[in-house]
Amino acid sequence: MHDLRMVRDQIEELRAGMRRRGKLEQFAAVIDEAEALDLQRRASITAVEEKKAQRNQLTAEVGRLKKAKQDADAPMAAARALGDEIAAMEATLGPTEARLTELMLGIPNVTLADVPEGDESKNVVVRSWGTPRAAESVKPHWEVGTALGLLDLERGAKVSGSGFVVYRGAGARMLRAFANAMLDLHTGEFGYEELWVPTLVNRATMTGTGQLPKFEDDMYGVKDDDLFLIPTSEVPITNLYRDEILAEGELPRAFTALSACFRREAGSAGKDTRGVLRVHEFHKVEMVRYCTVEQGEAQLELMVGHAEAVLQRLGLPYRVVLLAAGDTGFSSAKTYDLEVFSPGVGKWLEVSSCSVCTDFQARRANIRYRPEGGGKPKFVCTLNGSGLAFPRVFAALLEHHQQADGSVAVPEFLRPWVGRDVIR
RNA sequence: GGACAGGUGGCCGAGUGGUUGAAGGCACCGGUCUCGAAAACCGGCAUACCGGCAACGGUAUCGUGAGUUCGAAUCUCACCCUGUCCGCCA
Repeated sequence: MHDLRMVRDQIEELRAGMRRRGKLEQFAAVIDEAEALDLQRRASITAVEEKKAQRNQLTAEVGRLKKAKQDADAPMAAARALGDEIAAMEATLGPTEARLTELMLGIPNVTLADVPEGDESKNVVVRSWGTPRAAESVKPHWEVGTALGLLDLERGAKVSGSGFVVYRGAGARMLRAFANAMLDLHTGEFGYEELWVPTLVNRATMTGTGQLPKFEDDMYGVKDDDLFLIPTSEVPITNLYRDEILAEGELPRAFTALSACFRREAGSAGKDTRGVLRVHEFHKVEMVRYCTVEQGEAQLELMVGHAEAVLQRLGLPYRVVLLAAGDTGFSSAKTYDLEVFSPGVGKWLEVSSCSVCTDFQARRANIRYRPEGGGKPKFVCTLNGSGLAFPRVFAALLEHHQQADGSVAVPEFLRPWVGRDVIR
């Protein structure tokens, strides 16, 4: 969520931000309405608070008189009348504030200066690593995976539905290896604190990171309990310190966790649906960082490096893509996607998306820090990134490390947990 | 799921209708003292919003929401959470 002051003092900047996302048309009316409501709200507040101050004086007077055992009927009647006026004024203020909040919660973050304007066609490849393998002679992952008994797509569909996968044997073991290898790397070498978090979270948590109220249809939920299955562990991790004030000395903080992720993928039917490329439930190791807004961009570069390290150790060629404003997520101010080349599909697959959200999420979730040397609390800057998403890494691995006889070489990085050099 | 008990500031902890944003203590910050430190003493120390260039003034906040009242941390109701015991279950 943006600061209301944005609507007040930097409204052109806000409009420009929407324009860069290609969404000015969509949000022009919203911004105008917010601006008007803010004025209206402030006028009402001033008026109501004036009445309240008057009533408080009368009330104090009543107290004094009663204590002195004197007649207090007159101020009591006056206070009662004021109370009715206040109630009437608040009856209109309430809906105004509710509507204003609703509008503000629906406006996406403004991207940083170096984010290209426009839609995804303006995305920029900033660097790449490794050499993509030629597509010839490589079988797609669903063929190799099924042939080697690592994947059971049919039974996944039987048990749960399309978009749900059963991994088995060495395939299941490979996913466990991903978890161990990635978490050990992030905690052991990059200083992340490992967490194990709930996958079912409440409405306030989903609102804190920006999934709600706008994207309720994209999520699985448990209606009876008003709980939601997380689309990423960014959600519980970023909300860990909701409504808290940290010390500046504690920043930056870095967390990593393995979790299941659930996505309806509504509206993306037919896209990348072969094999495990787009599924409703998958696992992922996530990285989340808290820092000051000033540290945000540098922390993003650092975190992208951590995700890249995983790909390098897996020996998978990848490229780093700076997303254009229009392709940048709702809460994000700048996002790098890491894409691995899949020779079987002949496409680059997004295996990580690393974002800096400035204080956008922190303002929603009310996560602050006390500046060194005192002063008013400030909102933290939150970052999140996958490090990495399992299914697509699995797919890329089966294809990229595929050998002529159909077997798959296991990268050194995973061998301690897979327990062998080759899966055949 | 059932029965009790309880939720007050960073922490502990008073407070059961009238200057209580809230005693006291701890922690923390500044100062005095000291060669330095500790101790002692003095002072400071919540957050958000509204108005104001500012100084400052106002409003709200004692789990959350509603209600009673001229007035609620204190009374009523609902919900949430925590603890203990019982039942059930991985």
